[in-house]
Amino acid sequence: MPELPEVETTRRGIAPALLGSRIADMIVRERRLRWPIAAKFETAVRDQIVHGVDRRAKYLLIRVGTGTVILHLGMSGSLRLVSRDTPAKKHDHWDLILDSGMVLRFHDPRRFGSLLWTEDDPARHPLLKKLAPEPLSQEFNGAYLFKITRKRAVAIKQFIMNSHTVVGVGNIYASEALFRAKIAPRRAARRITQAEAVKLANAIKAVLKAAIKIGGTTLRDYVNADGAPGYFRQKLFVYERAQAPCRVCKSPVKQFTQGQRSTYWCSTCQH
DNA sequence: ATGGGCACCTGGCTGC
DNA sequence: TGCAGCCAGGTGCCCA
Repeated sequence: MPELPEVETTRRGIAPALLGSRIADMIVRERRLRWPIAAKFETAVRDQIVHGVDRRAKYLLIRVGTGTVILHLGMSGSLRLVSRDTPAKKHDHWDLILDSGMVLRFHDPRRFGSLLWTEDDPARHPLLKKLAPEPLSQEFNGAYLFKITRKRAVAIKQFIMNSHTVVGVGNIYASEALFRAKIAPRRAARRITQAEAVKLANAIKAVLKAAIKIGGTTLRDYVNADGAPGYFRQKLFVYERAQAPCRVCKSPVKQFTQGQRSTYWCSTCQH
């Protein structure tokens, strides 16, 4: 479900309610997420004060006095802030109950999400330590992208979705960024020119920023912390628009499969 | 190291 | 109505 803009929208939505609050209790209804929720989790977070709500790639980091909650929304996960008396629905797997009376509730039908606890620096956690730069950082730029694409035979779309290249570019925004940069998704990464690397890095930044600005993309069931959808769907050039006329040149948008994921592109605009 | 494919899971939609 | 088949925003892991 969520890509970086949706995760960031969620982070911004939950941070004000969490920061400075005390976690009064935690309720786990289903421990079987991507990795089982540790038995000690409830004890570890109980009575802790939240002093940070951060994001690294698509992981949300909730920092408390004794450690950090590392959570991932997977494909179908979402977080909502609800009042304490809101009944839990199907697939509402856990609640963090704040002493304010608010509840941070995790909903995830497919259970690809995860909830992990670390007492170490989260940046050193095995799942985080090898991640590439953040797409919106200065470290990620055309020169960097050009350099790491040399000698790489994989298709550029799969390359930009690889978390060793850059983090946070999922299936929607990979197609959208390539459209904006006018690069065909099947091009070998090593065939991208220096100028194209600059255009692509900038396109990735631009599309993610634009999506964050209006709350991300809602395709099926994504909602932010208040339960509202994101509006970036109306701004998509190619994603889920197979057969529809390209918004630039009117020729039909094409679809094919790369690495078991659907790719959308315009063969007239992209080369 | 690199690239490719599979696995994890539920639900919604399509077509017979 | 039922059911099979396919598809869906992610990513870690295993294999060649």
